[in-house]
Amino acid sequence: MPRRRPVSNLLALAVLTVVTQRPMHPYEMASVLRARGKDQDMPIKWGSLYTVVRNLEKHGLLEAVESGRQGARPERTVYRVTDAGRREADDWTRELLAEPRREPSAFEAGLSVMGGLGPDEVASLLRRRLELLEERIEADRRELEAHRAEVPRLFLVESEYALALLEAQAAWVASVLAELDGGTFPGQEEWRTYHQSGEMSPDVAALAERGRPEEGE
Amino acid sequence: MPRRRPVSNLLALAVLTVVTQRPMHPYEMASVLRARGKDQDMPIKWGSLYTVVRNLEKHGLLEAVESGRQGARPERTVYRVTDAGRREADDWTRELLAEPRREPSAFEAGLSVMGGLGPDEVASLLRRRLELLEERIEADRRELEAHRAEVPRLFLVESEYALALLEAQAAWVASVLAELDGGTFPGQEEWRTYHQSGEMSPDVAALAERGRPEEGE
DNA sequence: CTACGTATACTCGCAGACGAGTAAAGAAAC
DNA sequence: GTTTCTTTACTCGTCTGCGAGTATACGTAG
Repeated sequence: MPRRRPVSNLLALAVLTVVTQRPMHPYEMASVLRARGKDQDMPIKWGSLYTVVRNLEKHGLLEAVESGRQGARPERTVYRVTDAGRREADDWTRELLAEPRREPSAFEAGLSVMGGLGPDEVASLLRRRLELLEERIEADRRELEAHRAEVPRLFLVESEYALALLEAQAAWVASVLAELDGGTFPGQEEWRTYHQSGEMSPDVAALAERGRPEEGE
Repeated sequence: MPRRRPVSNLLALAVLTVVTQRPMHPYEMASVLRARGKDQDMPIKWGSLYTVVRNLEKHGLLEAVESGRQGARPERTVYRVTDAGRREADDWTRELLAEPRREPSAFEAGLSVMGGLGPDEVASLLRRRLELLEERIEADRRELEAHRAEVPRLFLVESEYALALLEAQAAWVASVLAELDGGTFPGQEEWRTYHQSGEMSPDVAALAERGRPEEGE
């Protein structure tokens, strides 16, 4: 069970891991994280950085070590990770690795409401998606190969995973697209009919209603 | 480019599509959406429902039609979708289907910080994940087959996609796990060494630093 | 008929997210 | 040497997310 984290924003985990290597002030954390491309691996919004750091401090996961100005520089606070902070980071990492979580993507949301459009339009949208996916896969693959020479595998694993999932997505989209194009998608004609005659008819809606009844959750 | 939505919460899209079928009051929207299992396809928090509906109304995507009490019931407001609302929903759906978006999962975040743990612990965490994934895949597959008889394909497509991605994830985890177990993961020994001797050494950190340099974005 | 559970239908308040803005210092151009 | 640009380093205010709480009606077991 995903225990409530004192600071739930994933940016906090990134901060903890980076500040574990050496004490830093917030802006430096941001630079290092950006240099490592961590903002590709997590949904990081830099506007949240200072809030997150402050909350980490409030919960005793970070502590300020050297606050004050050097030369004429604006004041800045250097933070160090505490023992509790290190424990939190490790525990959080364990949870993220071991426990699969259902996190529906935006695409899934799109699929679940695609009935509102007609089958032909959906096909053309998916075709577009497939093109874009293939471009990105190609680019990512190149980039990954380029890095493989210089960077230890350990730091490429997330990119490999992301790439594998993109490929799976592309394969799936291609397969549905083939059904739509070939006219072998079950119920495709009814779908088209109902869509052309104004919005979804109530009886079809009623079918959807029973989409997912009681789950043994 | 993902245009700014007047109400960006995906719950708003769900509300728009459901209220397109017939006017409803908010609690009914929730019931219908829940009955259709839409909360599985999107990250829906019911606490946000009334806020979202209010915002949709504010932006002219919904309008109140019948407010007032029936019998001794508490007052409730029935909403109808406007033309703008219908357009917004269609446009949003198109965007979600056609434009792939990078949305890093929590697992990706976990992978990107797994260096903080040792290779042996990571292996055992991944083993655990794989077990859980396989259970869930089995359960989802069963459920999907059960529904296939009663429910049109159109309404199962998101579940099929989710299942396909789970399978891809399981396959990937299994492959990395095999490398770790077989000791063929490149750099595994260095990783172990560095991890045992306290935290990551600066030179390894420096390597990570160059993880993802300038991207031609 | 009355007590209690359960479904209905919301309200509220606070924490957090994050875009946009700010301001100083150093580099660079002229 | 002064204008301008970029980088460093944050602050602020708003909006929204959402968990927890509330209140009423309806069913039903005793």
